[in-house]
Amino acid sequence: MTQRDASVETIQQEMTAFARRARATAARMHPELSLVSYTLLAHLDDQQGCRATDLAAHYYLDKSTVSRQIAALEKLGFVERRIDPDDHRVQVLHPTAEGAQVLANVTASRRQAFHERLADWGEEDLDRFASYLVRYNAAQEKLG
Amino acid sequence: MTQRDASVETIQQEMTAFARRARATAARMHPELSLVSYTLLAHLDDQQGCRATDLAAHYYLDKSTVSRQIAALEKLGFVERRIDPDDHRVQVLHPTAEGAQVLANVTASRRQAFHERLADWGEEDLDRFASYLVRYNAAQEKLG
DNA sequence: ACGCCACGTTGTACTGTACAACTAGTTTCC
DNA sequence: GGAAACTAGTTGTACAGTACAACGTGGCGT
Repeated sequence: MTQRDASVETIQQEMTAFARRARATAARMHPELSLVSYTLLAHLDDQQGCRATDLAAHYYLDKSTVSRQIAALEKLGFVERRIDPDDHRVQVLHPTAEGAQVLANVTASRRQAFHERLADWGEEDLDRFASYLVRYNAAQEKLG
Repeated sequence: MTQRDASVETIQQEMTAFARRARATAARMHPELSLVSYTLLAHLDDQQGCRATDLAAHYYLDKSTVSRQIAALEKLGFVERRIDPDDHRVQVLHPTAEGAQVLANVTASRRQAFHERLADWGEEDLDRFASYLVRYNAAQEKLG
């Protein structure tokens, strides 16, 4: 096995290990907002509102899945729907004030957890790791 | 925001994005063996057999979850149980010949997918990426 | 105006997961 | 030697997340 094969193998194993754990870790840390809900809410916040269809496309989720996730977030009072006056089929989704607040809390706590995990990393390593991940995910997106 | 903060932010986002997609991607690529089953079966293969409890501990899964996953793998004919003659509570789990074969196929195809995704990476970048992932996951393990 | 397309919801089914209660072996310790 | 405590695994139950298919409703093109 070449060095190259060994690296690829490691990357595969480690990415897989990470993926397996991510949900459970997130759930333990933030029982009030699952990883999926968090991601969707964060996207709404980031985009200053968007449609359910956009969320589905962006996250490769079925529209029914998004519909239910949003319904749950609405029930919690974290998201509100604004019917587009120009097209009554469309609902533009926005975080509520409360939703934005919860999101901010979870984001802060996630960020802190990541900072802790990465505390003893040097600047240069962090920077490189970040760019590798971006590159890797971009490639995955392209190849499916 | 410092450079350091920005890097941490990116790492967080990209790891999260990856985690969200991993299961679905795995399911699309390998309908015959889910990500979880694959992982468990691979561990059995790797360890030359182990107990259900060991799998649960290693993957932070409840023993009931492992029990059901193994039951499913057994039903598919991919795993067999051998009662430990010294302790009749214990079942040592092993991949069957067929299980090992399926595992080998999936592993090969996963490996190829990873190789494709990483095809245009240089040796040195691959190596560094791999070691960053190891380091990151090790830190996560330590801190919970 | 009719048919087609886009947006979203609802019915249904399945996977992965945890927790709690249970059964059945094993070890400890008096 | 036997009761209590422990360990391995299974089963009942519940729930989240997900997809697919069928549907309702609203807008658009010819």
